[in-house]
Amino acid sequence: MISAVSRPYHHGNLRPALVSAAIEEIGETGPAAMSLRAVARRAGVTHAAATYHFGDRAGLLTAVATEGYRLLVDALREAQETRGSFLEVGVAYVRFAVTHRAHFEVMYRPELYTRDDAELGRARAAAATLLYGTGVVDRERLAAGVAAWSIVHGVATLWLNGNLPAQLGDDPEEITRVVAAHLRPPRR
Amino acid sequence: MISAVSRPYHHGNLRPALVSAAIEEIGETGPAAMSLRAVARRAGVTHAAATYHFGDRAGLLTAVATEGYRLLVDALREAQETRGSFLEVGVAYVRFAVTHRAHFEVMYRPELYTRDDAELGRARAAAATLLYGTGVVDRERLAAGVAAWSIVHGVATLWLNGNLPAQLGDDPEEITRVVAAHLRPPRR
DNA sequence: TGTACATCAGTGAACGCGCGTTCACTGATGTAC
DNA sequence: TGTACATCAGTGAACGCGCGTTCACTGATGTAC
Repeated sequence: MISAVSRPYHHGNLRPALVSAAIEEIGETGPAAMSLRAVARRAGVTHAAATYHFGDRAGLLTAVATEGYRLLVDALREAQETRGSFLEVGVAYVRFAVTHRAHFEVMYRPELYTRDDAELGRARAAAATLLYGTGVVDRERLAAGVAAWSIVHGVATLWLNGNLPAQLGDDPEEITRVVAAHLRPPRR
Repeated sequence: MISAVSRPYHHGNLRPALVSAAIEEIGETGPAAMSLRAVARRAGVTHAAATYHFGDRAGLLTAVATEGYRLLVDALREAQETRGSFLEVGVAYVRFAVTHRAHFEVMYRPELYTRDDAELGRARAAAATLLYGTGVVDRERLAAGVAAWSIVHGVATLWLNGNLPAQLGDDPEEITRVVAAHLRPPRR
């Protein structure tokens, strides 16, 4: 008989629970200050359990980055299908960065995780295809894709660290529309 | 009589020497992992001496960021005067990021230093003026400036963390020219 | 030119803390027969 | 339906390390008279 208070010895779903706890922790302290011990504490589990599942800090952050790339792919795909507009895909990128700040910050700090993880590589490649197309031969077309990515990535990171001028307002999506309007429209 | 080996008790120029040591240290370990003790060790001085000059880690990083903004202002001003072209100012921005990576990384991680330091604020404001103009009333014009800043900032950060597609080559300045060409030219 | 004294710049030792890593262990679950 | 055993999932204690902070101190420099 198990009372409502007693915790089962096995968590049952600890791996994803630790990833979620890491996201929360990073949201409060930033990715650099995240420790395995703090994450385990938050998940209500011994820190050795976190080591068991991820090996080390870099392993946990790799899982966070992988999840981040998957969520980004979902968000971009959704924008592409329901909005259709080139601009709105960029807006979705910025929205992702703002609403999934912890994921986003980890994704673009590759020194924090294991770059050559296989699963991560697949998720990253899928995102790259959506962002500027893969296997594009035409250098001009590639540059156009990278230009679009760069401008929304710039807006996202400058917004996140509070560097955009206040006169632009406080709605990052609207700012993205106004700013990205200065891109040359892509050739069709 | 002071032998060539013996060190004088007073360094004579420790403050700037510590800032330089911090730059070197950050270049090797990244800004998040930099510690006062490691920097002091590198400068050949007790760690308590670093505390004496900067108070704490954030104080030292504030000095690094301030120096960074000043160097950026110099670089942008120089490009504006000798090249004159709008595009080449953007290229200078990216060149600064690549050649002063440690400064650049600290500057855009405000959670690492003291945001409201007076000297830092002045240096930052000077950079802002060059990047998108301050006190600009015309919202469109401001957006154009921010668009240019965003695209070169995006290129710089994506380049620094190895996220740009390899097909674009390995010269960040040339990539900037190709990519930034997709901006609408500014109104004169 | 000398001397007393204040201030500045840096030392060295001590402290307590949170961290990652390791390891023998135990409780729970799944599988073979 | 039962039982033995392997494997999986997590515990708890111990370790050594580098860190930031504090503090009494000392050596060097500047200034007043």
